[in-house]
Amino acid sequence: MNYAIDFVNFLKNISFSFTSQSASGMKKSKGITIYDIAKKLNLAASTVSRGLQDSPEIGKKTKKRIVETAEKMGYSANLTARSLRQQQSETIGVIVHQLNSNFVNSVLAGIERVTTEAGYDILIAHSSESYVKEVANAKNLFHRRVDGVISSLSLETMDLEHFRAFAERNVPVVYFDRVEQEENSTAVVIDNVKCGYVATQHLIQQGCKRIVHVTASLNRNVYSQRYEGYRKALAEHKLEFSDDLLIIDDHSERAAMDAAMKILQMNPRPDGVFVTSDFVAAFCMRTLRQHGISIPDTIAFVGFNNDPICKLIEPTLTTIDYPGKDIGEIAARNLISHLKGLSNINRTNNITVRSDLIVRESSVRSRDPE
Amino acid sequence: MNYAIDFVNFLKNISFSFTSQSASGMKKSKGITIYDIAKKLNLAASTVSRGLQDSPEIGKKTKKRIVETAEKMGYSANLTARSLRQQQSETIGVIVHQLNSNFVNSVLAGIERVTTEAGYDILIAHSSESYVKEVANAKNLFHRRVDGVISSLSLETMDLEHFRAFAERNVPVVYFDRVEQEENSTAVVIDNVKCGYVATQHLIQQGCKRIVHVTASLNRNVYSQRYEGYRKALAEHKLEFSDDLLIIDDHSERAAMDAAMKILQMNPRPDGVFVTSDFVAAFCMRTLRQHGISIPDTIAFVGFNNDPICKLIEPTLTTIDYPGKDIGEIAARNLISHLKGLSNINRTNNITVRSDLIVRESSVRSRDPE
DNA sequence: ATGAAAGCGCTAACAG
DNA sequence: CTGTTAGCGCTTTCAT
Repeated sequence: MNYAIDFVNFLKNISFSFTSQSASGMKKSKGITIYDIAKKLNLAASTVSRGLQDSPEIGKKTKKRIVETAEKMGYSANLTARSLRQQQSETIGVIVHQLNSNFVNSVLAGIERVTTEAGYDILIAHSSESYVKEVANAKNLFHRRVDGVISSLSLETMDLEHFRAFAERNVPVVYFDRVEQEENSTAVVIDNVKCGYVATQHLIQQGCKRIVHVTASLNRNVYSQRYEGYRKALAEHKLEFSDDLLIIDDHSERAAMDAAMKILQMNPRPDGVFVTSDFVAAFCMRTLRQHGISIPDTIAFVGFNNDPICKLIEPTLTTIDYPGKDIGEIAARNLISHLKGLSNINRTNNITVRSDLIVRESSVRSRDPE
Repeated sequence: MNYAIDFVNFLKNISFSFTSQSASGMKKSKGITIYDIAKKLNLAASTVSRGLQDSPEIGKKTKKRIVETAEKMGYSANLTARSLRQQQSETIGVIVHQLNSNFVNSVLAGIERVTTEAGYDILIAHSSESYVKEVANAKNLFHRRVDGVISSLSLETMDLEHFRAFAERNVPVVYFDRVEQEENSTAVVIDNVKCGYVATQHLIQQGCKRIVHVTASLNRNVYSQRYEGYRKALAEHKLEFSDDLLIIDDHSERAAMDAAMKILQMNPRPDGVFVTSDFVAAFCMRTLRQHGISIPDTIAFVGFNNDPICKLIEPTLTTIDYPGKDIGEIAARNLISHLKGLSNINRTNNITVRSDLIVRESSVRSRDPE
């Protein structure tokens, strides 16, 4: 019968009882407002409002009466009204390309840690890799008057037009991971070119001469940059590239199987594969092994993301690790310090976060000594 | 320079240009309201409002002028104001115990499909298995005046007090999967007792005599019910149960390792394990195999959830499958049809969705013929 | 220390 | 078909 509510940030754990009401078939019941409290206490609404916010203008005793009465009456602040009045929502919107990813979840955790501490709520939306949905999400967050936005772009997204409205209203936007290079955008990213380079170089060092690259749309920065690194490593080590070595598809299970079949049919057969997704790498490896390919000895593999599955599959998967939680925290911290006027995000451009190659069984060849 | 916006649901893809503004260091700029449009057109605000909503009361020509001017001026509806006025937000809140799970993501996808179609937005919050965060999330959704709630409970949640406020205001709540049995709650679930029974029975049929159960807190319905099914199967097949066979921990990687070590040290050694999480099963199996245990022949395994990893690990994992997307759709559909007054959720109690045992390598024993 | 009054942007009842 | 008016619940000058 009790419900704790934080109608005042700093008054914690005030609990009170609701008057019970019949709950079936009824219209939404009215709800207690500060006016109800004011009336009961013979005060003005403004006084109640101040009291609830612990304004120093209000006397201790009055304040106490207000808070107690609010409890007793089951008052609950109406954030909608407050947002409208204050012209800000204390909410930041987060648009991600998908939810079902370990990386994205780490980022979300990081964002949440920072925003919660700063007293902001977050509003999560996901585009499921669809541009149309991303645009819809952006509109919606805009209509809801979020104070700031953190976003990673869908696979299909090619421009930032749908974020322009935020800029026009001086609502700050910070991008992470999946970004578009634009002059005035702030982004938290990893060095994808370097990652692609390091992954490929590692395979080369393991003796691979013919390295396939399995990835998703090169329209998306992360993939084009990793591809660039891959090409750079090949070039520097005088290995030939041909278009046959590049397999582009979405990152679905089916795509992984298809890639495996393509690899099987290649002639000459490749001896290394760099995949920009651990999941795809895992499905691909599995299919190849079912066809008698030995990994890493016949074909070595490197994935991307350091998903937990890397340690679960056989052989364990070499991959690129990068810190989702840190990325989320950095993005959120920058956004909030801008909102609080402590710094100006428009002067920051890209923030690059560390990333590491993690070597596991899938790429370490027993034969082929250095 | 163009930004598509849907200030009217049915008028799609109106694009217009914003007047450019200096974006650095400025306060949030004012933003166009219907009054600005009204003034420019020498109309009343109400007329503009109606025009924007395609009200049949407004003349075609006027409507056109309104819409075009709105475009030109860069008008964007203020949902906060609309919500306040209409006393409803056209938003439904979703609280889940975690985001990083295939099951939860399927549910979210299902919810989204239905809500989007019905013109509702969703607001996603997650508790990270923490009761305190779940309470905070509930409060927040309440303060934001969501029209309805869909929730699965955290591992720590033992009561529904924090949802009582919704009931008091006749805001409908539908639970799924992780629920508490309460009189007036509506829930979409699977038959966890049956699942536990079927999983255990399968192991017994494969010749297992000493079956360990690895699970999480039995305070949570899903785990206590699966445990109940497990016990029932043992009892019906005259297999002895002892407390040593029950391993309770969180579903972390560490917990999985610990469980494996416990199993290794058991004497006599068990010959079957039923785990209520595919991930834990996978980590556990991996550890056991590293210690020379052969699966399924020495120890057979059954997991729970039918996560994609089931097919990626070796041996592939036998598990219980249940349809997340359907669960999400059913929950959302019930909620919305209640909101629209088409049905009354208070008369529905539990909706049980199908679930199936999927047999893979981890439990099928070559020897030990029937 | 408290109150009166205005207004955030929108919609809807009522009038014409 | 269009305008007037009021009010959703809250905060915030400006008085007192």
